[in-house]
Amino acid sequence: MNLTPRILIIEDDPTLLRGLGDNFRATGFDVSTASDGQIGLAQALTQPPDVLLLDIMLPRVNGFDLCKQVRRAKLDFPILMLTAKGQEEDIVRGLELGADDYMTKPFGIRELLARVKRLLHRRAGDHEQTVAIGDTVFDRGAQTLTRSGNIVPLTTKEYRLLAYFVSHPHRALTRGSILDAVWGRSLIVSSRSVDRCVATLRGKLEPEPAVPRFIHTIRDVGYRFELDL
Amino acid sequence: MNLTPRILIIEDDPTLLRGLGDNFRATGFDVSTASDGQIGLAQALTQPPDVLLLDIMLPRVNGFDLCKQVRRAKLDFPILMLTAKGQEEDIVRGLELGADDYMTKPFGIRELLARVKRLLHRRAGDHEQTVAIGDTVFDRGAQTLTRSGNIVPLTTKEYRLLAYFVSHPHRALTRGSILDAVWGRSLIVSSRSVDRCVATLRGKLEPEPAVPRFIHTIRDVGYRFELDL
DNA sequence: GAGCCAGGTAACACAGCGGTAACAAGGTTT
DNA sequence: AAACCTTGTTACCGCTGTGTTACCTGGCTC
Repeated sequence: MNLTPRILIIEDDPTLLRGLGDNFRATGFDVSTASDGQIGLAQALTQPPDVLLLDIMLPRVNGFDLCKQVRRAKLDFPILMLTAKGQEEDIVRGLELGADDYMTKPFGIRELLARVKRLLHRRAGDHEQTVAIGDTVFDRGAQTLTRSGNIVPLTTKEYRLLAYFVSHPHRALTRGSILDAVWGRSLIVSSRSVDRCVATLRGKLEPEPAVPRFIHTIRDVGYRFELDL
Repeated sequence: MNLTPRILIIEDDPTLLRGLGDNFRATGFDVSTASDGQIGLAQALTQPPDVLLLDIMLPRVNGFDLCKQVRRAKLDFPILMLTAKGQEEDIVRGLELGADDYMTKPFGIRELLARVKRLLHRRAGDHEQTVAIGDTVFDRGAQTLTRSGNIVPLTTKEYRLLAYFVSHPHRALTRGSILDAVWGRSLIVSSRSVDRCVATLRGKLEPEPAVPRFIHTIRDVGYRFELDL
């Protein structure tokens, strides 16, 4: 991770925006802000931050559209959405459009900071040859999993799926984005195939596949991969 | 690898020869040169270098014959051939005669240096004369496998294939990279030939070829060599 | 509590990968 | 010249990886 991660905060309530900015600056972030969807979108596209904090209710361009546009531009920094209380369908919709996590207002600043930092933990082992997942080792070069000495080979699909998970930890990953990343957009494959592949991968990775520790499912959306525990 | 690798350059154009020599010397090579095929051959045989840079068009003994003689003398330092532009059949012929790589004139000195270093790196782990694979011993010098007393000779291709496996254990090796390393960058060989050679090698190496212990196949990708078990 | 729906998963189907034997083409040895 | 060795190619076929379908389960809504 960079020494000073860049965060872009798009929020139209000036009081909240100031408070958030101060807090993140104090924590060592390089903070950019926007109080308007259109300006915020331009900033996000031209100077992609390391993480984006995004309100949904915004003037001119709302958070959903902004999110969609960012993802369409193939930018994959993590996005944390701020939703009003009780708008559960907003959460699902936001995650579907490419957000990675959410917080419902009102929220505690400490928890928000924790979540943002967790999202930044991504890419930990992106170029490492080998990644530790619990007590098993994922070896990219060998295309295998190793737990307590014995080697479990991964099929190509399982390998690519896990590689995608590993490079996007702690994030909500939709079936669509998984299909894009692992299967490639070219082939028309049912999204149930993702579930199928996740099942076999769980069988090899999870100590207790019925109670997943690493690959969590998010109903109506997709999956989330957690590393440390 | 040696601290100062020795390179022998055989090239009849004096300007080019001087330029090459200067460049390799500046990069830390111990450089010998010859501008004549017969003299060059004598040098290559009596003082084998770590790598040979070889022009094809040469007085008295041409590059092809020189290459052939070197290999017939069981010398296996890497040979990089310099061919005139557009002589595709020269390339094929050279690789068949035992060259490892080629460059077509005119070429960039940087790329040439990179390729020579790659060739040297290939031989990097080849210093141990003998390697234990399970309960069989791979003897590089004798080019044999020995298990429980009886000696099995390896053909040249099998030898180079196993040498490549041994120096890249626990890694997923694609057919492409295997072709590069073992066959040279010959474009005329089908990747199925790799499978064929793996099969014969398994027959000699694996105690039970049907259930490979050392050479594992990775579907859609290639092979993975495991040493200890 | 009944009904609904998303996801786990077992069963099945099949394309195509890879093992393997047979063949071909040089090259080398006797 | 003939026999042999090495090595690349081809063809056949079994098997595995993968996608789909179907059924089941568990949690949610009303």
